[in-house]
Amino acid sequence: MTLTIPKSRCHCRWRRRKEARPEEIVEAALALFVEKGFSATRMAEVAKQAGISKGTLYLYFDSKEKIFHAVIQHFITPMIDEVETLVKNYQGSTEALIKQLVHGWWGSIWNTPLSGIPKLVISEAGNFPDMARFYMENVVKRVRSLLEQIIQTGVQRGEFRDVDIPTVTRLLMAPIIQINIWAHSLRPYDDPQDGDTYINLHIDLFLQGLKKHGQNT
Amino acid sequence: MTLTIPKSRCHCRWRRRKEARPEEIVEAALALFVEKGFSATRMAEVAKQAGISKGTLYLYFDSKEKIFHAVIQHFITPMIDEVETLVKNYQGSTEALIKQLVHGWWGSIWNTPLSGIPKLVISEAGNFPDMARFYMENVVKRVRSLLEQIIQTGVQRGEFRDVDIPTVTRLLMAPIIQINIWAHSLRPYDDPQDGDTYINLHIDLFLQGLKKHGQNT
DNA sequence: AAAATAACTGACCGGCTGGTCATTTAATCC
DNA sequence: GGATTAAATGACCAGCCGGTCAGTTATTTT
Repeated sequence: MTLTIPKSRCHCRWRRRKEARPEEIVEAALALFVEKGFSATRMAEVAKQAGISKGTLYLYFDSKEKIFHAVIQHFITPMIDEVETLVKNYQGSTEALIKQLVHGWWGSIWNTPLSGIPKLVISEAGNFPDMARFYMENVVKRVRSLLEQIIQTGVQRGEFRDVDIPTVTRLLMAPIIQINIWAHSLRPYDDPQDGDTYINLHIDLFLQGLKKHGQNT
Repeated sequence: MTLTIPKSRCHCRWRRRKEARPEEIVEAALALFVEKGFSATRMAEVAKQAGISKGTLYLYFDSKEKIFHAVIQHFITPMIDEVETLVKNYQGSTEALIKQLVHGWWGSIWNTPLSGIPKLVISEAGNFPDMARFYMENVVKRVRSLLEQIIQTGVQRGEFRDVDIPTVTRLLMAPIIQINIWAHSLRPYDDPQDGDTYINLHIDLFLQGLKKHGQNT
């Protein structure tokens, strides 16, 4: 009957695609985890979204939690690697670097499912300590360390006031994390609010508060 | 054998205490919801913590979700009522009012289970829309409205720069909410950080950034 | 082309948990 | 102090879900 069916229009019920599966699974999981949260996401749904059966899921990942772990690792780690090299090679004022970093990060996260990860991690941290530890070590502390170095430099150069570096770093990050968390939790019930306005005013206020008095750029 | 047993040392297996139950249940639920999250908290645990059986729980609340709702209503609403009257009667500089409000709120939330409520609400908002709406209307918007009025006044008096009021209000709240969320999610895996230092620096930076240039108090 | 391999499937299972209700027991009434 | 009321109990149930595995099918090997 059917001779020489092209592979792309195969009538098979399914095809073997060992290499492509893990990434497809991880992408499906991210979308669903962000949409419904970790606990509320059913493995059957992840399978369906990834275009496979539930059994196949377990050929590639031992458990739901392992998928969660893989999601973080797959999407976040490469981004941070990238930012680290950017900072290493940067030439210019501290203020400009902070602006560039925040805007760059913002541009590649906001309006993507990745913006849902902070809320996801925070919501599930209590029930999945391994995941929390991994995120803390591989995301939070690396980002924080970068920002601390930058602000430290700014203080040494006399651009900034001599404040407590770890604390001020957290204060730089807090509103940025916060709006992402908000976007994936209470925003549907809130008045609309423009993200760019928020971020720009945050950087403005933050730098204005941090810079030495009377200094303008 | 045992005649005239004092009520306080009654040998009964249990006692009828219709009036006291709801509050005890709501308090037990708050503690557990904050510790483990809503989904991960078992009704049997809530009952045990409240010193009753699971069946009794359902004499006082129709469902788990209703308890959640009652928790918010019971603990948060009275606090906001209080703050509203405080603000209404306030005489003094805008800056001092903001400081007093933040510190007051901080003092009565931080180091209590109430600090866990924001994380709780955010985590469960997606799965419990009614709860999210209730929290938004009865907590977030009321608090925000108060702060907007205050900052508005500061701008009109010439104390503050002429910034976008709704946005700057969110920026005032964000780090405060954020540290509470953090405390109940990733803090166990993070380096220790003093809350007072954080809040004080936030207010300092925020007001410094918001005040008109060259103005000192 | 048939035998061997391994990717894939989906019905099934065990354990768990929100919610129920027939029964028990404290408190009240007469 | 016996009858009545209603607060409280806890064994039980229905249904859901993460995870399994015996069997199926696409692909490769010989």
